Amino acid sequence: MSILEGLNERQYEAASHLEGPQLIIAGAGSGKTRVLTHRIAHMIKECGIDPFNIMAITFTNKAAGEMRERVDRIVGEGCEAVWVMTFHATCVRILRRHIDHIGYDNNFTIYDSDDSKSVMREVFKKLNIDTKYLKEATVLRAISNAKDECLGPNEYAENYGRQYDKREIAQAYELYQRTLKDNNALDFDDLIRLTVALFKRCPEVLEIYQNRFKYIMVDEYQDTNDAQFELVRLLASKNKNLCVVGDDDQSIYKFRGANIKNILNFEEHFPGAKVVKLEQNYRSTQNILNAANAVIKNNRGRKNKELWTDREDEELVHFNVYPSGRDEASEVIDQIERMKRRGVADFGDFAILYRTNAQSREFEEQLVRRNIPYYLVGGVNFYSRREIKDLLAYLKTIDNARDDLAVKRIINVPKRGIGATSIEKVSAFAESNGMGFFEACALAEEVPGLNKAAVKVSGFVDQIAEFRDCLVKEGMTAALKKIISVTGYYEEIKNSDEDDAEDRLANIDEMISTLQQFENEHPEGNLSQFLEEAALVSDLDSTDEDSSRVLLMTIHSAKGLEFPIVFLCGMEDGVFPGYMSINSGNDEDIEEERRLAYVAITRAKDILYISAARGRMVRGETSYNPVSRFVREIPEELLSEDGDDTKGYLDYSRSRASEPERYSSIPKSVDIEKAAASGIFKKNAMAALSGESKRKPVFEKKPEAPRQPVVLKKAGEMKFGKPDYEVGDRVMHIKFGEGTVLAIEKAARDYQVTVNFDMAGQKIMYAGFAKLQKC
DNA sequence: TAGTTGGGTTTTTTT
DNA sequence: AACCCAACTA
Repeated sequence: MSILEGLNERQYEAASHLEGPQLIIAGAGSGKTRVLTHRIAHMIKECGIDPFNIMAITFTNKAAGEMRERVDRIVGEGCEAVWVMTFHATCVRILRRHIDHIGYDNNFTIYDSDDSKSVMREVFKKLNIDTKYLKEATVLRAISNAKDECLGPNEYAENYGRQYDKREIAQAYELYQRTLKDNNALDFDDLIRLTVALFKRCPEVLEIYQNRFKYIMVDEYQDTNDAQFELVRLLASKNKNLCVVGDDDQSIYKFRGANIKNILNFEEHFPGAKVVKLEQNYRSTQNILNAANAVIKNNRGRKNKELWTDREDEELVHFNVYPSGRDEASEVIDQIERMKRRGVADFGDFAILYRTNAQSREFEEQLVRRNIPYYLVGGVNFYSRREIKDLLAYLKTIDNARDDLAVKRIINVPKRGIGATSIEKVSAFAESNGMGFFEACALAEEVPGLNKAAVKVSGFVDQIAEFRDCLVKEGMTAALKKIISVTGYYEEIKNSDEDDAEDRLANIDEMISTLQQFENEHPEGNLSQFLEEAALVSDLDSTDEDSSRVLLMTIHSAKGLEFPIVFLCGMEDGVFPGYMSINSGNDEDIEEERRLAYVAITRAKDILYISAARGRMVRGETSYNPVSRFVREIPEELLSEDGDDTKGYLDYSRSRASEPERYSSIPKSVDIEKAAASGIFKKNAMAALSGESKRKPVFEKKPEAPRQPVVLKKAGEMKFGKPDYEVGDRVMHIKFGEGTVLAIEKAARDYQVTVNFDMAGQKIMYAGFAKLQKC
């Protein structure tokens, strides 16, 4: 058994067990990809299993690519037939063959979230929904959640349609879905949901895949949602050779539908499952692991697990508190520069992690100022940038003009003098004649009321024809170049005064080379294939993470990665855990954040720096928050402080947190005089306000500070008066019904009211917003 | 039709 | 603070 030789005992156990359901609980850094790839290689090379019968499903293209590459390397020839793909790519592949069984056309298009939003905007218009009352994003989120649970419009209406504000959502869902259907389009969630629907409605199709995929593996199983679970369950239900790998402690995607119960209840879903735990960590020092273990053990809903390592290196976890977010950023970068200068590490060894994208700014500013190379992960994906989406829309239109959305996107880009009213007229004409939008454009002369605009529309149609001609005669890249030059797209950006014009031009060049590369690699390929690939790929394979740059990213995007030196920043209650999760009053939300903290800590291989700021600008207001509870959960003997009074502040945060108290979403306001009088603010806040805060901690000894997080704001801006009810009163809410007022607290611009509703439970709301009626 | 201004909102991300 | 959207004005 040579392939499995290098594995440790547990890993070996997991990789060699092939028949029947298996759950591999793989702690952070425990070598799960290694187990998966070696398991596949072992099956093919040593057990004579046909690669044709194996399937491995991942969440990201990156993970799929990595796994494919590693399997290729171990197995060599003969493993091409293995399906190693993302959930979405797998489903597209299946649907392209069989979706006609459930009434779609096999050459459906895939809408990304941008497209979905445009559709929803139209839906809102048609249904006359006031965006002040209900937002597109809210409805889209609701629909996405419904789809994650495999609920179609009808089921949704049945389940929720009678609830107060769900009726409109149900209607919007219905129309949204019909619009997609009319455009022969699927959104990302449909890809999964409709594959499940297909399998359920056509057992003969399901059987094809059950017979083919006798061995199924799923990576990052803790991230699966209900629809994905159902998909996997159906596929595996015949042969039952399902091997899932995951870590319940790293489940951090609840907000996008991941259901942690899928992994927690695996043994009930698949009776007789073998469970293997991988707890040996090959990444971090024991101190870092101890810190991670100490934090995560505060979660209740989890499989017990403790990471350990052979490593001896015993540097403590650094923890520092700085006066402001800006100080935090500059100190962190100082530290990076120092270590680089001393030759301890290269820029590429550092990663700066934070909870929210907004926190990247201060770090970026510092890095730019000091000329340190960095790479900011996140932001806008390549294929969702405006200029790229425009060009893709052109390509879609010349490929087949069936995607109305794409045509509408570019009909006036660059400006051709075709405005919203003209588009509306063409649209109405198309609808009443049962034709596509582009077909209607071609008949511009016959569209009533277009008048002068008809010439412009025809001009656009002619241009598209010209591009099509070029596509046929000279190929895809040539056509793209022609689009860019003939429409004057390049010039328009160049002459614009936007300050990211240069970036956008560079993106266009990048797009040209991407298409050129595709053409080189797929001489037989066509535009449709390229567009499909683009639809399922969010970003270009990032240029191999240029190994000499400091990396900046959210903790979410750091999942699955590791770095020699990690700075975990913004560790304050209200920031991380975020105020949303603190306020929801739902323990599960805090547990999710705690898992996020666990992910963050376990990214560090050698050195971990944790930091917090006493005060920080959040959405234009300075808020003062205590040190994150997650830091307080780390035993002090694991921490070392570099600054003067970090420990004092930590103790102080601890003492303050020992009283049961809730932090408000917008920290409570205090008038500036009172704040100044209470000591902490005097120096701290004044310094922060004047932008001259010193990097040394402000207090020498035990600080005296307000009992609660506090925001400094321009004094005297109370928007709403005190409500007419008091603690203990019975009140009525339009949605939640009757309840008892538990607390009323003064907040930044309003009063914050905690109410225990008879039906809906405890909620926190703003008095001015909730309009509670005393009863 | 197109550019400007003001008001309201604000986690996390993949496909 | 920054961004997006809608309404307003030239």
